[in-house]
Amino acid sequence: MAVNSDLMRGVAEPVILNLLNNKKMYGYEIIKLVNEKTNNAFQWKEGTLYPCLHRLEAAKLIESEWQIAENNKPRKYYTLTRKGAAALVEKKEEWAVFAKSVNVLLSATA
Amino acid sequence: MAVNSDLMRGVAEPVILNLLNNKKMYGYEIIKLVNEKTNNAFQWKEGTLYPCLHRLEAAKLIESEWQIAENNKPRKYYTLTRKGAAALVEKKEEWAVFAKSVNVLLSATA
DNA sequence: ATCAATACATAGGCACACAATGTATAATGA
DNA sequence: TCATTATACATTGTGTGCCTATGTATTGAT
Repeated sequence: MAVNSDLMRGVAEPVILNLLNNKKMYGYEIIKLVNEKTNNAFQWKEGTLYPCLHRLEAAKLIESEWQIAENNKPRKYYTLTRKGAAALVEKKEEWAVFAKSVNVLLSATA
Repeated sequence: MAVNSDLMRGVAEPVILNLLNNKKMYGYEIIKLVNEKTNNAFQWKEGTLYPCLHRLEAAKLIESEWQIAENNKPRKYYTLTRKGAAALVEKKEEWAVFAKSVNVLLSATA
């Protein structure tokens, strides 16, 4: 089941930060992983991800570095900055508050 | 803690439908209730709610009826239509899928 | 030789949340 | 008395992020 794109607003940033908190990754890899992990509930495309990566880099929450992969293709690997790690903590907390609120409002006795 | 407005996208509709599924309500009442139930994590204003109510009514998911309240003020009460009840079920399921996906992606081992 | 997959990128459009503003009445209170 | 707050409706304009579409280029498979 693919999720309404309106809901997607605002979640790309914390998701990307969290993935990069585990290991360095490149854009295309992030797209594939996210779609797979959500069983295609998320269907990220390049037009979703790359602008978001560029925003995060401009905000100094992530950093990039070109590398030549085993398959001889150039990849731009991203890593989390210290500032990004701090932002991640905040955004996770924000998500928790948000999700809890929605769950309350969607409960039967709301 | 007030939540980033980007996250708010797309949740107003299911929330309103769910509230009206319990009882008929008027706009101002919905605003106050939502803000209170979320401890002001949500800070809905008129500019958020009324356009959304009008959209939902145009889509025939809710219906309205003017009434004069005890305090002598005219209020527009909204009720859920059968179509709205069906939409609510779908939107709740969509939220569940979405929230689960985000939780997976924000988990430590994502 | 052609197509699919990999891997980057940008441009344009759209739709929703928000801020700001407006109207009107009732109640509170200084 | 007169100002302010709360109630209750509504609209307009702006911004931002997601999506679609498109583009370039290379590698590997058929």
